[in-house]
Amino acid sequence: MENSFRKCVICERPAFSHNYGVLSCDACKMFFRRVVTLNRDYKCKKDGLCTLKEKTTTCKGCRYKLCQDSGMTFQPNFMDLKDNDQKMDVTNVLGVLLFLDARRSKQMKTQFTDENFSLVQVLENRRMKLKTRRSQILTNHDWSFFGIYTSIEFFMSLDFMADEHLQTRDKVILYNRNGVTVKTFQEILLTSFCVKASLFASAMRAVKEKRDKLMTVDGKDVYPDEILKFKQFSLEFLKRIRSLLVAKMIELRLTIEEFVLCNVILFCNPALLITGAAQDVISRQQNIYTSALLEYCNLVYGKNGPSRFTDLLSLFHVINKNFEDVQAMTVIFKLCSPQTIYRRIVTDVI
Amino acid sequence: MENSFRKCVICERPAFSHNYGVLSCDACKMFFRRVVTLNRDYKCKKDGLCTLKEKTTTCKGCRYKLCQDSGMTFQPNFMDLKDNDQKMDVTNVLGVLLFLDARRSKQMKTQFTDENFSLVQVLENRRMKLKTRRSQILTNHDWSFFGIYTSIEFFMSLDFMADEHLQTRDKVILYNRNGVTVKTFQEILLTSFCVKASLFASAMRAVKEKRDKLMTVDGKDVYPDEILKFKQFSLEFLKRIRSLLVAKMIELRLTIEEFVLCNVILFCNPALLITGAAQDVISRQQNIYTSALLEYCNLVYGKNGPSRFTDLLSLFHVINKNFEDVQAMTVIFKLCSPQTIYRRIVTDVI
DNA sequence: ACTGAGAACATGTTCTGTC
DNA sequence: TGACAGAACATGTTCTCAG
Ligand SMILES: [Zn+2]
Ligand SMILES: [Zn+2]
Ligand SMILES: [Zn+2]
Ligand SMILES: [Zn+2]
Repeated sequence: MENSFRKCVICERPAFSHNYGVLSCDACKMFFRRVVTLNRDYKCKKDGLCTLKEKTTTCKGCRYKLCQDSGMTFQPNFMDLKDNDQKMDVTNVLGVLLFLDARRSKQMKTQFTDENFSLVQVLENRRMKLKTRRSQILTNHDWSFFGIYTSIEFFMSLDFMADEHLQTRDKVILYNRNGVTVKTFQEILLTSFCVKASLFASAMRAVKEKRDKLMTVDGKDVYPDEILKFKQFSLEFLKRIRSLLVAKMIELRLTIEEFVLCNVILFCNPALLITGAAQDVISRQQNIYTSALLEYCNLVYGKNGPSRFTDLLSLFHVINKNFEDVQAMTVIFKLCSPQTIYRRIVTDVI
Repeated sequence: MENSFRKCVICERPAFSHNYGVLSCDACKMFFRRVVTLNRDYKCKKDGLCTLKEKTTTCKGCRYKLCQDSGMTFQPNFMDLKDNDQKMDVTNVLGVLLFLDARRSKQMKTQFTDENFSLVQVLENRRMKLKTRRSQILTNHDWSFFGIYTSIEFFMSLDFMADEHLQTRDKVILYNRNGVTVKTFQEILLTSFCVKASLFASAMRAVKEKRDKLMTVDGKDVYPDEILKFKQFSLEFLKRIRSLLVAKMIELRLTIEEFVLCNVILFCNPALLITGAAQDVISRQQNIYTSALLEYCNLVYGKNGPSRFTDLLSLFHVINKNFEDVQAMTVIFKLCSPQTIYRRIVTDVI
């Protein structure tokens, strides 16, 4: 059998077949597969200077590099999976989300609006008229307003948001600096998440464009120039806001499908709605999205699906952490620049 | 470090400490532990003639034998565990069961009765008066009667059997050869399981006495001599009845705690009671026992607990299978020996 | 019948807690 | 604090199934 004379190009063990494109032994096959599906990030401690023996035994970083260099390649991908019932279920949930996300991205990329509705107006299904962006230069405040508005449109387009139970008013009286307000459930959900959503979308844009930090669509720093002059913010703090979430998403290799699902799972936060029918609606909806995400992980990552799923959950903390930082910065900024004028919808949600 | 020069007495790898009583490497430690806790039964294919290298690498049978021969020893044991809340919970459930089982064993070993109550009389809490067995010789029919009766006493002594819901009569009308009867729920449970219980107890007696087949307490074959003459029963079939269940229990190394729990889990079969309060009682009780068994497995077998638990469940089929064989034999025997007279309680449950 | 992806299973190594 | 039981994790081997 000439087979038994073939050697793994990575470690020289006997190789019986090609795996992930390379003549290799089963051990190396599984090693490579695990590094990828478990999203491991092994680093050589000797900066790649391990001996050949170390490279194939003790040093995972070097071994993985050998796998890559020998041409091994494999990236689990949802679209490439063969059709079956589970995939169809997930696809059905994903379809509308991916569409809405694409629409939002396109709006951010090419449009803007001069209108200035309040959140309540938007909830009454009035939409700001968008126009194609020509050569005008947008300020940082414009960008953050538009990011927030397009995210609100995103969520308002979800079917379940039209449910009458979400249009009723909460019994709980909330105080803000404008006095006492009674919000509808829709309003509660949107005000509590749309800034995060905008942040998350902005981070996803960075990931797609292979940047490691947040930027405006037109490639400027996310901070208005004034902020950089403030002594209150350490460079460290500002840098963290720019890169914390993006770094985590890169580390996770977050896919677009995972992104849109995480987005709506976070939006549908039943804890915000004390009880009753509205909470049921949101709870059920969150459940649908959560199940879809787990199913997605199982389909794409096989038996490592649950592990992937919990990795994704860890993203949620990071989003909240990053949001808190932004929030802190915003509060201080408003104190220091009281003259700044915001669009009505921004005031409504901050 | 002299440590680093010490070798595993089993495989000669470096050994850093004693494990299960023997200076050995971690690999051999884990190998031995797994064979025991997962109850593996590896056999050498070359009848122990493997080379030394094979013995410590490819041949699990030889490797395990080396472990044993070098003196490795470890048997997970419930009693030896240190006290904690879980152990207390399980102990509480086990206490009464172990007591009742011990009582039953003692009765079988030393007593007998000449009385002849019907099942209904026993359900009315009348107990046959037992007397110490002197020199009298019991027939096979005596033994099976007494096995059944002591098992009925076992179950009648369980607290929940006094629940009033179990004393009511089933709406479902059952037909047997005596005509139409309406049984109480107690009666349904007992008739459907007491023969199996007696069989199971008899098998456990064999295991304890390190026999590989069923026998009467006084060491006779379980079959009346007449049966051996019947052409209807192949020797194969008779042998299977004698050893199927016992063999499985030996293979599993069934502990006495597992035995008593399996016994009551099988007895509390909610499927027999169509619906209603009686079913609830039994269901809840079965749940208590099942939880206790799983907890027991987790305590004794650690992370292999669930695996042990499913192994035990597989025992249930075997009990039923063995019972069916017994049943078939009994039916044919009765046809061929219509003159045989049974005690009333035996007639009631067969 | 062969190939290769992936699951399932077996084995080996390292960490953790306890006595 | 060393020694070791056991869990947790990493790696390696074999099985299964579809193309
Ligand atoms: Zn290899
Ligand atoms: Zn290296
Ligand atoms: Zn060893
Ligand atoms: Zn052998």
